[in-house]
Amino acid sequence: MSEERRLDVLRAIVEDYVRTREPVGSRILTERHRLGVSPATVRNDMAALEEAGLIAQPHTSAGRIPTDKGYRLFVDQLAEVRPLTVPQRRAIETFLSEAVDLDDVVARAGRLIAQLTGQVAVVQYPSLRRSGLRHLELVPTAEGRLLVVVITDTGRVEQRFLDVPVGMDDGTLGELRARFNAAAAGHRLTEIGTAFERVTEAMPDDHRALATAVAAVVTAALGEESEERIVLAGQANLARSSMRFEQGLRPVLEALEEQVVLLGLLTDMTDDAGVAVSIGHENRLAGLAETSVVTSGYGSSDGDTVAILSSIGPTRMDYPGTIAAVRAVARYLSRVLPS
Amino acid sequence: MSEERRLDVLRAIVEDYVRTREPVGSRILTERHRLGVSPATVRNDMAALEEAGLIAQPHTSAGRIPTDKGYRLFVDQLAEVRPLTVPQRRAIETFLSEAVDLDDVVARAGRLIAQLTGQVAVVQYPSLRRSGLRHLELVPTAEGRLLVVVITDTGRVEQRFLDVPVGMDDGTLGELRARFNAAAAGHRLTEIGTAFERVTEAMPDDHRALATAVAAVVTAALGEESEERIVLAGQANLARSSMRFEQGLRPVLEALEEQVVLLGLLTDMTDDAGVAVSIGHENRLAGLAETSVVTSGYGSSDGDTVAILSSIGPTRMDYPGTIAAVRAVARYLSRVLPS
DNA sequence: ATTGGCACTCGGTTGGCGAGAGTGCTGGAG
DNA sequence: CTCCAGCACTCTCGCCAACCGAGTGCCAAT
Repeated sequence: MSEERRLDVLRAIVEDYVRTREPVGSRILTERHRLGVSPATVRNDMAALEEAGLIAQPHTSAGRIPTDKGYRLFVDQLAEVRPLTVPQRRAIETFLSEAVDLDDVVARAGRLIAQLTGQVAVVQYPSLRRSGLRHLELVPTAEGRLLVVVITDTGRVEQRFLDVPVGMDDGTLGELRARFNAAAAGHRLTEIGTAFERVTEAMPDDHRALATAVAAVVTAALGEESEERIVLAGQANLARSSMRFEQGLRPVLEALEEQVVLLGLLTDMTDDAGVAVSIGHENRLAGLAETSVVTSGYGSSDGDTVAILSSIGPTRMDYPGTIAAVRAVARYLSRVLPS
Repeated sequence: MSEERRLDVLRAIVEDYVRTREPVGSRILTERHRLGVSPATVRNDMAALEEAGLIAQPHTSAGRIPTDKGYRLFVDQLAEVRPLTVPQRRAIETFLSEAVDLDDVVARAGRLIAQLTGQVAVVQYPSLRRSGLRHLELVPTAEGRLLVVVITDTGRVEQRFLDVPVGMDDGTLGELRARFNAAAAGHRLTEIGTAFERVTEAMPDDHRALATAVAAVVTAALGEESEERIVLAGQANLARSSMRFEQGLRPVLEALEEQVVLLGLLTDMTDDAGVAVSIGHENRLAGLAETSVVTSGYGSSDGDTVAILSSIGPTRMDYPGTIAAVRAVARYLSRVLPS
């Protein structure tokens, strides 16, 4: 009983099941793949694969379907990379390069992934951590309300409201703005805290409270907790006939709405190099137990990962195709993005 | 056959069907509502209501369910306003006031609507039209790439990429920024175009092209087509058992992804005063034929509508509750928002 | 105008049956 | 030792018939 033929059988099962979405039996298998052996032999191999926990049968008289473990082995050892077609690559390139701003880039990347994979796309906004501060703007809005706008040199913009004492005049504001901007010029985000401290200390007493508040808001806005913005696309794909989940759509949709937790999951599974795949129960989120997640980091062309993008679909997904799509979009995205 | 009792019957049918999600027959109706008449009489009324196209029966031996027209009459004449409870109002208030920036306000409003109504929420970002320009920032990113950031005095921030000739030095950029900002100071958006023209004309020849490009980008960014941003929330509610659509979720999810079209629909149905309801086939979008949309404008406290928020659910929805929730959130939102 | 009674319709459920697919096992051939 | 043909067994699925119950429409009586 040759080991490699057993793996051929597993590969055949995965491919057929992904395509037809029906449990695959020994007869069909020998008909559709040139395995060179009879159904009976395949049955023996199947028994061994089932023993090893790689496949299972839904009911006694049905064919086999891969388990999570089976998919894992398929992805790690059996799947052959299938690069995108030239038209596909070109479509990615032009579609991304037509974006008018950062929001649009992220949105377009999501739509691309969703359309290429026929699944749900999740795209994280580029992270702030490594950025420098480009400009700080203070805008009075309602009375007693101040809008603080932070522009980083990666092109990301954060805004925060701040409650301030009423009766604050424009002159004070202008001075504050000028001082902060001067202090921050050319500094990395990590150094801004101390630079701002010096500014607040130098302020006259009656404005120091305001200055401290602004400084606090800015550093908070650039801190970790604001790196949570993600965008979803292609949720309609969940309702396609090809995506019937045992438990229904609910747990999946709920998991997708828990953006903070979802982002945590994606962050944890993304390693620095290339595309990562998390299959079925490997996902920490119970709601994603019937799905697989394919993620890749993206970022500046020098390989730094500043954010994540991923595709989520049923465990029975086209892994090679999805991996290729995610990788390709991540690459072009890294190129288009302001470094 | 009294006319008003017939309407009582219609109201009872709507309320029962919304609650139980099952066609309601004459017997049940007399048991659960004190109509003071026998099932047989109710049957006569039902026949008349069906004749009028207000109710229908799915199959011959089933109870009646309201038609779109029936819901319409219910909403217009029969529904009693049911104000939110005090705890609910308080929850809205505190939850909205905890928002840290504009994004957060919009996101929180969406989550509120979704949670209060148990349906899908759509919230449009405040429109730019009536804003003034507060500050213009030019940020070089990659070589040959310029980021243009526009901050309006309503607290909204728009960003655009711009391809520029390489080898452009920081000094030019700084000068350009200063001139544009000076030109725009205190002007409404409609006047900025001409103000910018004067700036570009005054520029030395070798920088005029750049200046023109920047001016074009800014005016375009503030133009109509960029008012399209909306945020969805509570899509997981679509998968709840209480939302079974005949046609499945697909058309609904697809309609929600067509954000441009969706926003057009919402804009068209929102009139200046209060909450508007569009029921079933009244919706232009075919995908929303089985849903009803409840929208309200919101904006500054002086009554101007700067954006829209709405709740989308099955035609069989709790209209009074949904209307109350949408109205309440719109009101608090108008109060919290920078004017 | 209202109501009780009654015959009728029809969808949903149940149970039984047969067909088909797929398996595991066994014994024999290479 | 590997492979394979055959066979008995199991289980799902689709089909059909029968039944049940809910609800209706109509009619005659009040």
